[in-house]
Amino acid sequence: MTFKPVPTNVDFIQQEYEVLDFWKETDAFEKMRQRHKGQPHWSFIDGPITANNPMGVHHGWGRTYKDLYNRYWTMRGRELRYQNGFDCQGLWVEVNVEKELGFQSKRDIEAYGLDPFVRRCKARVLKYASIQTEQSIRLGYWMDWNDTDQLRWLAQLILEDPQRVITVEGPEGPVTDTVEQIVGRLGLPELGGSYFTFSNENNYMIWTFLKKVWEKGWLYRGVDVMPWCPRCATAISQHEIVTDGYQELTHRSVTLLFPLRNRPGEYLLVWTTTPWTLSSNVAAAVGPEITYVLVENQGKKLWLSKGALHMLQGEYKVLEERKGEELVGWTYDGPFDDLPAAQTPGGWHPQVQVDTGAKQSAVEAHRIIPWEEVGEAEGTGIVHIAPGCGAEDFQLSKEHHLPILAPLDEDSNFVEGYGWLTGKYVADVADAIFKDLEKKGILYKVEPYTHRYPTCWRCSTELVFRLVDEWFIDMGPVYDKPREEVTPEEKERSLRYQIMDVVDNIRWIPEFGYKREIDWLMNMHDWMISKKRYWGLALPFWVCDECGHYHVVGDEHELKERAVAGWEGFDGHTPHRPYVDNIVLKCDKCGGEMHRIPDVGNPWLDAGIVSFSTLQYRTNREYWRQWYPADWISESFPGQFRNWFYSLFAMATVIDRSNPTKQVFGYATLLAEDGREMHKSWGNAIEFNEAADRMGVDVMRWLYCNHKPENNLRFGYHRADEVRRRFLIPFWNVYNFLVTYARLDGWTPSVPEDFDPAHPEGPTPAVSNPLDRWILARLNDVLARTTVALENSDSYTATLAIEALLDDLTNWYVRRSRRRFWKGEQDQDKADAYITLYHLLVKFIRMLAPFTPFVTEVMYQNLVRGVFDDAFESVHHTDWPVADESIIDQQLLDRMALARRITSLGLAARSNANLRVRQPLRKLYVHVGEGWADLTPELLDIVRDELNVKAIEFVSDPETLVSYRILPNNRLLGPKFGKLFPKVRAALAALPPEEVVAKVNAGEPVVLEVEGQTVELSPDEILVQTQPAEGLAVAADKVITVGIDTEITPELRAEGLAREVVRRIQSMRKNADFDIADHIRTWWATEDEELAEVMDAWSEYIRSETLTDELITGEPPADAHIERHKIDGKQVILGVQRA
RNA sequence: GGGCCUGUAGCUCAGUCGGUUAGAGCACUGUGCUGAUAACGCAGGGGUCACUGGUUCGAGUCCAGUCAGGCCCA
Repeated sequence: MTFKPVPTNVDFIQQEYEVLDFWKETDAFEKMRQRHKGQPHWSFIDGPITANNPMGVHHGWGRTYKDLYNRYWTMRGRELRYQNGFDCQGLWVEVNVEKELGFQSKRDIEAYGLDPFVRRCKARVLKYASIQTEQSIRLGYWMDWNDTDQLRWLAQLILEDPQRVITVEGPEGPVTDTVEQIVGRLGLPELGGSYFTFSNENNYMIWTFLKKVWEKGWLYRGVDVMPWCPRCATAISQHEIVTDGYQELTHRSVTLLFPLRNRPGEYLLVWTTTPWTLSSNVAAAVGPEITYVLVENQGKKLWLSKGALHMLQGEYKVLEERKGEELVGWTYDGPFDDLPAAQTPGGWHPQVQVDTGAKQSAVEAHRIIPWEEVGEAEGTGIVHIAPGCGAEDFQLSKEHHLPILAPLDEDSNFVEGYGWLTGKYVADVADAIFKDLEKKGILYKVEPYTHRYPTCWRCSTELVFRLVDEWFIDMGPVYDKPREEVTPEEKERSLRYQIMDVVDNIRWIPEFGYKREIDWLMNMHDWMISKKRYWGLALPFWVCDECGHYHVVGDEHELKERAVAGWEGFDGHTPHRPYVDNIVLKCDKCGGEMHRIPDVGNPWLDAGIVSFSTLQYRTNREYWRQWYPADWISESFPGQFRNWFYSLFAMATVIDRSNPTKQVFGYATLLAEDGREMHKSWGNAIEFNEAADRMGVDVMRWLYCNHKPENNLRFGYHRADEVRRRFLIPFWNVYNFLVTYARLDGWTPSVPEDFDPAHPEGPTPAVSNPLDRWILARLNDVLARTTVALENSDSYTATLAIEALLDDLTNWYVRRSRRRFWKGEQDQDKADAYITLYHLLVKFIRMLAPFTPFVTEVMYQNLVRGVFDDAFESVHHTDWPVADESIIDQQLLDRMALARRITSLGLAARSNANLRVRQPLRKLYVHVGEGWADLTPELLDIVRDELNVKAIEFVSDPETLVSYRILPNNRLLGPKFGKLFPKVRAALAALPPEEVVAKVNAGEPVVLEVEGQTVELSPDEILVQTQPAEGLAVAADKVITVGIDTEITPELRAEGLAREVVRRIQSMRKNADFDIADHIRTWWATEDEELAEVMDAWSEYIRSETLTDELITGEPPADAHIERHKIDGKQVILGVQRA
């Protein structure tokens, strides 16, 4: 059996598709998984990807890491779960389904019906789960993927006939259930495949979590003023708004007057960017430490802060100056005191129950209050306070017992009690308000104002701040002292400190992740977990219609037990709206009817629970213990500190007070090649499918791996081209080289009796050629380092080491060994070369397999499976190669490095002297500094051949070659002399270098006079460097100097010409499209005497180099391949023809 | 305003324990080699290591501050 030929023009992308077919046909993933059953576990828990759109290339980045380390640990002999996750519930899916259906608001959804709407959400998730699954498979990501046709089928059935009973094949046999329930059981053990966060198990596990939170006393129903999306008609939590929300927007800000009641004729000057909130003004705040001034301006007396004078229009005169605290308590008339809302005692908030203890109306309450946060950077230094329209305002209302006016309903229209504003949409009232203020004579000015303003992270609608009634998890107090001083009792009361303790047990890669997470936890607000929407976790909170008491249901069993009505309206459905809303419970307190709150849950609950739900915490605790905590999880850092990582840790802390993972591996943000974020509208976005089919996924994967994960990654085709050129093509060429010559020689590896398919290359071959031993040492050295790097999730270091190895392999080993492969005789050295390169490549391929699974599979199929009957079917079934430390000969590595260095300098010297390498030269002089490795005769041969010189001479007294440079050994002498060191240095520099060198070489100390003292320096405290002496044909670095003898004798000149002829004939062979092994006839004709002599004298050499059987003098026949050449100005006609 | 990260060649990035002349790849220029050819080698030009101060015999590296960019939180 021989190797299959390697196509010259390989289509890597086509080849990847062939490999995908091969894996599918041979069920390669499943066989790999079976091989590792029962081995020690390596637990990876996947962070769920939102199944709402096709994958982006940034997902490809994260998934490359996940696949790389999964494959690595698999090869290391671990059993893994290989379960991908899909995030399914929440507003992002709803918004897209609304778009599909052309809906404008929540009312449209209600009219359409919750049941069909929810089913459409499920269908959308199933559709995109199947698309993302196909894309992940294309990436080469080996997971326990679902049958995507089945997912599409379920998506269709859930729309058409959710109650139809179907049977699907699971890992342990067929499962029969309704379509709705099969969908609700996806990812569970009986069905296998990816987990879906809409599964029954995920939802009920969250119920269990929430019940535990409730039992600990950390669940509460709260009132707060929060960002609210008018279109989605829901509050936006802190998790959602912080990054994705803010946009640079221009609004019209207004400056207006509040007439003071106790100081007639004087006004407060107030500024706001949200005019609609003036409708609900209750108070005005000043900074108690800030200085305020009364000015006469435009015929009015105005109060504002001294630092804000610049915003006055026209001339002004300062009349009075007071500190802010002196203004506190002054009363004023508000701008909308004519409205019923402002005149209602206790405030006006018809949609939300809240009690601040205020009995007054807003009109009665208008006064100046102190507030430390007031600044002078913008505005007038006097802040208008509307407790129903701002989060901080709301906090102040609690402190000062101010009444609250909440002007907006769920759709952000003004509620009753607002007179002419009632029924108007919040974004449409600015003009009317300005007019109204003007009419009232209290408008000062209106100006455009640009600021970062929060918008909805899903639909980009500008948010408003609205008084809401939501459910929260209490994060506990922040104690004003270092963490280590927090007592156990205090910790018991504060979830945030408990989470921090959990986070302490996690290894963060990169390390700064730890600090970021702790910072988030210290600043984290209470977690708002409710959302007034339709598609998502049904929060299991049942509230009594009569007394308001509420109960948290912990799972489906408790639900059934406690249900007093409505069970038949729920039975058979997944725990989603609308069916779960049918259930009625009986109130423990008063016996009244309890109904579920309509809210659904925050989607990070869905993702955070997976370390319990997917590991069968409720149903198979033993299994959970085996896989929890995860060894490793990974997501992109930005955002996930407050999202998935946070929810994962918070939920594990509540349920088990343990860390759900041992390590967190994070990476930064993917940018377009131009350094900006990818945006379709900017034309710099790249679709995953397009990238995969244009650059190839092996290239894409290597690009991802060859990057420091904490840095943002610039992604694009130029970089991909570079990776292909620098890495993939050279790698392929080495493989091509081996196969080409092995086929010519009919060489294949012999099959050993103890062939081990897990390590098909076998033990390191016993070879003697230093090149072979060197490259084997390099391979195992890099393998050892790669092993350590991958253990530490450091693919970047691994790829750097591997690329250096590839360079050594292509630019030195193969280059230097080429002749060993094409020489005619079949001797031991040739056999060794084959054995070495074959062994090396197979081991190399297996080391690369987790990085670039496709190209390595192709090579493995040819090199291994095509030869060994007992070989595993796929390279991905083999074990991680073991570095053979015994072959790592450090002295050989050093010597070869020196040989390469000398060669490089020799080439530089030739280049300086303008002497091309084909021209043989007599001698190379080399001087190497003391203590550096010397070269063995074999290595000298290599250098001599590479530099095309007849001899190499080491010079120990290289006056002609170099001059010396004497340097103190700072590392030793710095600490020894301290402040005196600069003078020692100067004294040493003043000595003649030759003298110092002589002493150092003789091992004698150098004596110096420094500031009257005698100082002795031992030879090891002095460094001797060389620099090239004057002259062109010399080159040097710090320890090596080389020089070449530039004299070209007639003999050397003749040999140079012969080599030139050989090169021309070689290129003619190629031009004539001869096979590499074809023997030929060669004709030559020239009128130049010198060249003719060379052709005669060197004919034997020319014939053997060019596989010429007959070297014929005279004009070539017309059917030969003929070229006219000019060699060193000499005309020659050459012809070649297959023999 | 607070926390974290980053700032090194035209571009993308390395730079170990603080040590003498700060590197690579790309791009550019020159040149060489060639059965790796969708290449490759060698050389060259290109640097205020963001800035200021400090510690030290010695700072790209450690410390403090400033500036700029990014992320997170107010």
